[in-house]
Amino acid sequence: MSKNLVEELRWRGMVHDIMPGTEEQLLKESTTGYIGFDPTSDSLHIGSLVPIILLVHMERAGHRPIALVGGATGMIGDPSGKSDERNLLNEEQLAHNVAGIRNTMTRFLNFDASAENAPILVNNYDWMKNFSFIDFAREVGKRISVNYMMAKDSVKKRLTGEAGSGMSFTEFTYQLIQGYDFYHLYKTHNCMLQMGGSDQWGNITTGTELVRRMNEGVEAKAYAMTCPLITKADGSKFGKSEGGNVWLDADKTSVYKFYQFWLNTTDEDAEKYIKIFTFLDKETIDALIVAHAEAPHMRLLQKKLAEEVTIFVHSKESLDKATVASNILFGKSTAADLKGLDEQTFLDVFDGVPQAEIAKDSIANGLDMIGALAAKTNFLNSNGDARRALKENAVSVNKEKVKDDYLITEKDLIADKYIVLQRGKKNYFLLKVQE
RNA sequence: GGGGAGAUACCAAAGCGGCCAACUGGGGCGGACUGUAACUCCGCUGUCUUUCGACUUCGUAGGUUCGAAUCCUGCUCUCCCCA
Repeated sequence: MSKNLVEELRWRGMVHDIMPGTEEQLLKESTTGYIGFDPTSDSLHIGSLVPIILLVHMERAGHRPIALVGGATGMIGDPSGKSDERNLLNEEQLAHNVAGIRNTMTRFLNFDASAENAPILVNNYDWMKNFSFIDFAREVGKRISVNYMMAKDSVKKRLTGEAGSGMSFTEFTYQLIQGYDFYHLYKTHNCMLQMGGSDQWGNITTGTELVRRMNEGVEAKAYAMTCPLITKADGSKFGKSEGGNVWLDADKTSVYKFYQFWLNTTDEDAEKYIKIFTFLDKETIDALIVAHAEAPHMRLLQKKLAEEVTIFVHSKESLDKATVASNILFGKSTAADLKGLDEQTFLDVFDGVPQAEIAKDSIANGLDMIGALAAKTNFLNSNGDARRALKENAVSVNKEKVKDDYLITEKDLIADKYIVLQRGKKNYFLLKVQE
């Protein structure tokens, strides 16, 4: 192998736990490895980005990555890291989610490529759906003891202590089913490695164990590697912004917000994230870190991180639009800049900003600010709130600060129908004038 | 089953007959500063009203009083101690 995958992942801080012999195996020959994705939603959010990137690293290092969508395991529910029993998804919802994830996944891995190590996409529902309970119990269940399964953290936590709320038989079987996936892929694709987040270590080792025991008489090899769960320096949960999850699909999280999410990374986290979430090489990153330390206010790390990840997940064109939007919203833009935009660009910039419609009549004689902010639009909670904001000198119309006696008229219209209101720097509202 | 403590705004927590729309802290929002940051400083944080002021709020339903978050009674809920 020309490239040492483990070494590459190690300097990036992406190796949490690794089974002995894994590195040797990866150096010896092109190896097939897989990661499972949970179809709990119809789209992937940035929490799934790390496993996706792991698969891409595999491919780049000359190994064959398999992305497994958990159509079957999703029907059971992974107890790892959950303190309560989960609700089951119905089949229809699950099929919808599997399709959505498959769709997102193809943006990062080319499953139609013809190369020797081209990525493969599988769904464990395909081989689990016709597996009868009795067959499963005899072929798989017999190989693993309950004692072994009970020793897993994900199970122990639920059985003991105050945090535990018990566990159904359904969730207890989860690790066996995921373990069987590994065996199935070993058998059909000679897959010898499973990767995942560190919370998956227990499930993965059940898999490696199962691969060994299912192959009586033959020396079967299966390896495991996990990456650390992504954390933030301030202890809050990674991957959430005020609006909730940050998704990989532009219609769920606009490219602008996606870009902003990365741009707002703290210095400390940026150093860590740029290694994990970009494919820049060590020299480039080290140089960036040095440059950033010299001039932290330039935020070279955050900018590069945001650019790279946005291009990887979306595209160069999307990134350009996001930076244009960012400059308008945060740069020293003026009413003239706003009015210079064509309608489409304007709408892209203000994508996701709260909107309200008002009749054209109401601005004919000038619309007072309280009406624009609260009485007619509900941007702010109450008239008093609007009055307060005005008193605090916090309100802008089309990027220009206004006083409480300002009247909105037709001359404020952008593209003949929009007015941009702001409270403070970050709270934007879009007023749309209806004919 | 017995005994005790409590329920106040987004959260925590004062107030214990009029000076209470309710001390204070946190959070949130805004302003100054700044790197679209951190830190720091300042302001705001029930509704309506330009101000004055009016109205609705202190678990819930009643009552006492000129006047109640504050006193009394019923109810609901929470916590603690003993069985």
